[in-house]
Amino acid sequence: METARVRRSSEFRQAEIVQAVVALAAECSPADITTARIAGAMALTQGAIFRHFPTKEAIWLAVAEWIEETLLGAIEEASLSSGAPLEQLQAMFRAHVGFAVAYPGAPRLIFHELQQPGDSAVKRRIRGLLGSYRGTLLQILKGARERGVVAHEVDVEHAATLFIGAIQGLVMQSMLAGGMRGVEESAQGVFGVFLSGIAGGQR
Amino acid sequence: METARVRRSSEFRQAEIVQAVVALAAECSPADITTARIAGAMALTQGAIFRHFPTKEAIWLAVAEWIEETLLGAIEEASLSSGAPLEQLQAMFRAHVGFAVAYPGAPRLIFHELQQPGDSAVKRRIRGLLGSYRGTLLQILKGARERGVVAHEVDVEHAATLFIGAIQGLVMQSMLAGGMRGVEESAQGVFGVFLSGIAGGQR
DNA sequence: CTCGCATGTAAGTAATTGCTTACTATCTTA
DNA sequence: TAAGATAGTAAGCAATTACTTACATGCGAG
Repeated sequence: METARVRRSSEFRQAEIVQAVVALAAECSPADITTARIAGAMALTQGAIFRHFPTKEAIWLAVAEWIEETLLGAIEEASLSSGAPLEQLQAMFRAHVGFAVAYPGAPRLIFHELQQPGDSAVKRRIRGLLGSYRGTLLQILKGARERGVVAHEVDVEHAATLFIGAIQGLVMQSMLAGGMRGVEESAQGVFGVFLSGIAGGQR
Repeated sequence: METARVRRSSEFRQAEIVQAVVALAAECSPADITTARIAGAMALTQGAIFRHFPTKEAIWLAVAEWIEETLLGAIEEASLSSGAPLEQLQAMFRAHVGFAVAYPGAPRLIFHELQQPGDSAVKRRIRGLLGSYRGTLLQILKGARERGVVAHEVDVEHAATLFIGAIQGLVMQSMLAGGMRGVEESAQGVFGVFLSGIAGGQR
């Protein structure tokens, strides 16, 4: 009982494919995402996928671009929500964790691409993403240190690594628990510990 | 020009296979490790692999066991090197990072297994590993809090998550950089930031 | 109204996967 | 020294991979 065949524009299908990949990555390893599974997830045949992307690599690249736009967009929006550096950091942290909770496949995709050997276009894109992420992080941290709300002896590079690691730790914890339940609450506490690690001011 | 055929005990080959997997994981994604590549890495034919392991799953399990023994062994040894909780934590941190530097494939294997769906014997083993890791971490943190060297308002669960995340962040940074160069130095600094985040005492 | 093209399907392709098979070489030991 | 066990090889298995091809069809422009 095949369902009625639906015709959509290629642009529409491209976006749909990207979303399907992100959704599938939430439940299985990116390495196990085949074009057949993608097609199955959107009620298409496997061959139809190649009407909208020339190659599977192109799909991964489109996914990477979507992650870049969405995550960096959320981060930037969060950083603009306040003028106080520490509040900016907290908003960014919250936004990043919120993104990971909303799209649990995204961090997996990033990690999966990074550990691929060699240099692909996808990997370069992901590196660029993380580079500009780290860049805004460093900028805020440096500004905070100049204002004295972050202790001047803190190495901002190390602080940025710990900031990113804190989120990684939360993601890992959620993979252990088998779900994203309670992650946002833990995030609050973990960020608190991080914050008192870099705080200067009243000491 | 095939090299002279070498005969080794099955026990010897099993250990060799585990080491080959760990070494291969340092250079490529665990998903790309095939039995043929394993065999190639140790100058054997692919079929010979199955003389020493009944199935590929059994290989992954043996690898997980090796990681558990080696990592937990190093961690325990480090934690016994001192009686002072904060020094214990630092020794554990150093030992863990050292392990990741010596065997860069190990964290990838752990992450790869964790994001596999369902419940396999391998995944259960990895969960057990991380569980007892976190257990000793919590024990030390609680002891430190009772002695007052860790601020009493610190949530030890969150602190443990941040501790593990800090290492994850360092691993991620090294994957970005494309190598493990300089990680141990960064580790020192990152741990310093973490430490001042949980430190109580002289405030 | 109709015709061309974009979007779909179904059935291929070669390559690669984990694993098995039939057979051979080496070592131990009675 | 003959026999059995162990560890190796090469070839081939069915299943799965990304990707291609041949053919069907519905929508919009002329």
